[in-house]
Amino acid sequence: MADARRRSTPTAGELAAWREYIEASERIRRAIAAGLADQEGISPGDYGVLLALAEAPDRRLRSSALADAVGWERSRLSHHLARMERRGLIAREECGTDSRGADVVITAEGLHVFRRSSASHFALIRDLFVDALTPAQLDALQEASAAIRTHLAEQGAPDAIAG
Amino acid sequence: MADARRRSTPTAGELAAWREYIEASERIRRAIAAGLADQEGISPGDYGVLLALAEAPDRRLRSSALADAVGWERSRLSHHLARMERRGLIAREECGTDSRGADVVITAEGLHVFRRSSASHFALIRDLFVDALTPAQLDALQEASAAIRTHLAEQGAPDAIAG
DNA sequence: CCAATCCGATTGACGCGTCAATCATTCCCG
DNA sequence: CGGGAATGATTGACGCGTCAATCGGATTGG
Repeated sequence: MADARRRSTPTAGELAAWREYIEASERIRRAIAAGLADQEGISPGDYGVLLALAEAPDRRLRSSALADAVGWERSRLSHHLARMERRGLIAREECGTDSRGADVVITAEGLHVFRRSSASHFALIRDLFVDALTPAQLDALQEASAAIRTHLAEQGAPDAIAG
Repeated sequence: MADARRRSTPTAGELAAWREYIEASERIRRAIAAGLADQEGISPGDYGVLLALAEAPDRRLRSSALADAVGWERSRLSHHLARMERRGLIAREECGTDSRGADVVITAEGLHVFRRSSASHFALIRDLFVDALTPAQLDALQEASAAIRTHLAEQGAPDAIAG
């Protein structure tokens, strides 16, 4: 891959940091998801889609624009939209200019759910994430996360730049 | 707790930190999983199970002990073991002392896969995670992650203490 | 000894995510 | 025009994760 040949394996400390990091991130992800499911009956993915649509001009987006907005692969979005459509949160409508794909629109119900959910969403982030950290830790976390994303975009997947 | 402002919604900066954090963690998780799948044909979950079994006395564990070791729910482990058994990585054997459940053992094939995978696993962690960060960032990340875990254990799920 | 119960573990249903394959429409070149 | 290739999007298969229900052996109280 890179220039280097075989380099050293991570130290015990580095491995411990990795484990702590990945463990914490999965736990908080699950906790937020569980809280959102419990309080509002939606998943973080649902929330992201509703947010993107609610903020879009005319509250409608082409599938691919929506995929870019939430940073997902097409097929993932397609599956997710199918589930959300089944629940009445979004709908697909013919698009005048190019009938290869449909516009995705948020329903009245979807908009209602989105507005109701925002408070829960914010409260969960505050209670489980922000309140867990000092301001300095929060900054450090953001900085390190940005470094990881940049590094992944350079090293790993060129498409991972998202947004 | 006395601070009333703590009840307000997260600030824009706090939200941005959250988004950066969760985005980075999901991306790196996927990248590691993809690399491991690509190079060794296993998932991080497979690796964790194989590791726990390889390190266990006699290379065997009761299901519940294994669940504790990897920090998973029972049913998740049960499903995962079914898939791993199908692939010949582990096997279930009768347990002498209590035949309600079986011992989980690692097969020769599983042990082989585990040993082969370790190098890839370490290299991926080094390339995608450790190399992305300065030593100070790594430390800060570990510390913040630990704070999140502690906080979740206190606030969220009392059972989340895991391992 | 036998029922009630507890406990270890599995199962089924269903949502979620990825990959590869597929459709349908539009674009483009002859 | 007509017949590909490119593009927008969906589908199917399958692994993964959670919840609720269940199963069967172990315990225990009468």
